Amino acid sequence: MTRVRFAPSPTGFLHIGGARTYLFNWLYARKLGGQVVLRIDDTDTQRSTDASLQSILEGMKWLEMPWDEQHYQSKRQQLHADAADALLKKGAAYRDFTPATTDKEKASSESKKGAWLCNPGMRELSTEESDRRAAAGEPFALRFRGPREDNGGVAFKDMVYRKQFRKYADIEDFALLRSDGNPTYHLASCVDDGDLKITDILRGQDHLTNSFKHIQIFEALGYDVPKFGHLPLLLGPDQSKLSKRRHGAIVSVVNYRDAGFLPQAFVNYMSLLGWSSKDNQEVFTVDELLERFEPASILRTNSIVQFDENDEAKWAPPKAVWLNGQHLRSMPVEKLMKYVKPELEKAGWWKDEYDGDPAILRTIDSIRSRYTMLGDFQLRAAAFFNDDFPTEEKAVANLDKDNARELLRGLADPIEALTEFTHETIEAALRGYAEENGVKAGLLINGSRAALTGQSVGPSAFEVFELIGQQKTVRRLRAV
RNA sequence: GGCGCCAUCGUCCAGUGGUUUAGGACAGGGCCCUCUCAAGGCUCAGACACGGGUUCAAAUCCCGUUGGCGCUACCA
Repeated sequence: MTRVRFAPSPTGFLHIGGARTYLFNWLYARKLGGQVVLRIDDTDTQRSTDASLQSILEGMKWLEMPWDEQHYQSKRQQLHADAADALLKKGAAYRDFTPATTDKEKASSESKKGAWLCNPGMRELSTEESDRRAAAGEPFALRFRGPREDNGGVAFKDMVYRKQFRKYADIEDFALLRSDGNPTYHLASCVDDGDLKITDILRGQDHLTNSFKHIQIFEALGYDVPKFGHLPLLLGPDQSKLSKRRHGAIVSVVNYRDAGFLPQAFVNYMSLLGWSSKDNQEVFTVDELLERFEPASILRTNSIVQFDENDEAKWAPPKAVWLNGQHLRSMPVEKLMKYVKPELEKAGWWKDEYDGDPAILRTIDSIRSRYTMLGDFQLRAAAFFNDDFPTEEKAVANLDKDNARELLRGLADPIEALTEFTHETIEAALRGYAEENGVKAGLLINGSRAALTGQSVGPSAFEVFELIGQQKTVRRLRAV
């Protein structure tokens, strides 16, 4: 049974990079009929916050790609401690009593001199001395004892990056336990992956070099080594790895939700970053994605998410916006209502009887043809749900053109006289009336759109008449 | 510094030795459609980082250079 996991750490919100990793994991597992595990990697108690956790859960929920199990790493600490113990007893790990270097500058300048492998003297400490110093309460970090006499290395086949190899001489004695006794990411992650029977690990390419260490841990602990697949990184427009710190809230998944993206459009956009269908198709429903997704065609090149931090109105990646329009217009309208309803509620226009009302569905179906974001439903649809709606400048201009107002008031009569109120009868009535008065139909068409919706743009005017209804249409024409 | 990954239009992708005057999508320009605006259709502009090989033939294979990215923490 294929089991994958997504293991975010709650040290910030869920960003596009993480969401894309989750998407690929999800597609991969679902395609194989496997299971998806969500594990919150909260071992870094210093930096983990509840707000981050909520943001992650919220973002994940919005994506509509459900997971099967949820775990918290902080609740599995006994497991990690036992594993550390076992490794120490086996001799696969040793205590390092060197005080921690908190000075980042120093650490990085030291590593600039060459490859750092271990702190001098520590790996050779006798068991007796090590035990004695530990018993005396001296703080220590537990380090993995990498093979040093062996000039071989660790090899694995990456699903994306193919054959990978790293010499033991290039793998340092990484820490398993911090001096405060907490497990590091490496230890906790591997122990949990092993214990949770994770079979396939798809994660960011920034972990590629970690995988060599992890394989060593899996093997030392006697777990089956999972299959690895590393995904190319998502970069910001500045070409640096997408991160909460550098790029801020703009890369947060909930930011896209709040901007009026449809989850399936957002998912579609993410799927196109580092993967593509062989036939160049770009617009996919989630089902189609599930059908077409092929781990073998995951790219190895990093891709840039084209957002614009300097443009408050148009910050979102243009292609994501375009995709949203595509999904907004092509999704079954009944399904779309799930997302439109909250918009109408926020605007204060929603009524309970709207639920399943075919007239409402028709209205939404019509007006969505001009919308791209969900927010458009509350920003631009007032006239369809309320008698009180603003009239924009360009619409006023249409009404003020020639003697449009007067003519529109007169148009109310033939409209009112219609016994059948359809696109065809309305059009005939309007065009006939225009001819009678010796004006171009366009004057009345644009004028009535302005009168009925307060807007100069939108669906076909005759369709608007129908949607608004005969009574209201007459009323609005007379009030112009 | 060391180790590794990557390198096709502004961006996202196609392309796995000849079918390529390098294809599609987004964004941009133009035209058409048209009652407006979208959508849609057509169209223009726009790229194989560089240098060496290998080969009858290279965007495609090899080497080097350059560039970008990542890792190099008792962060994940």
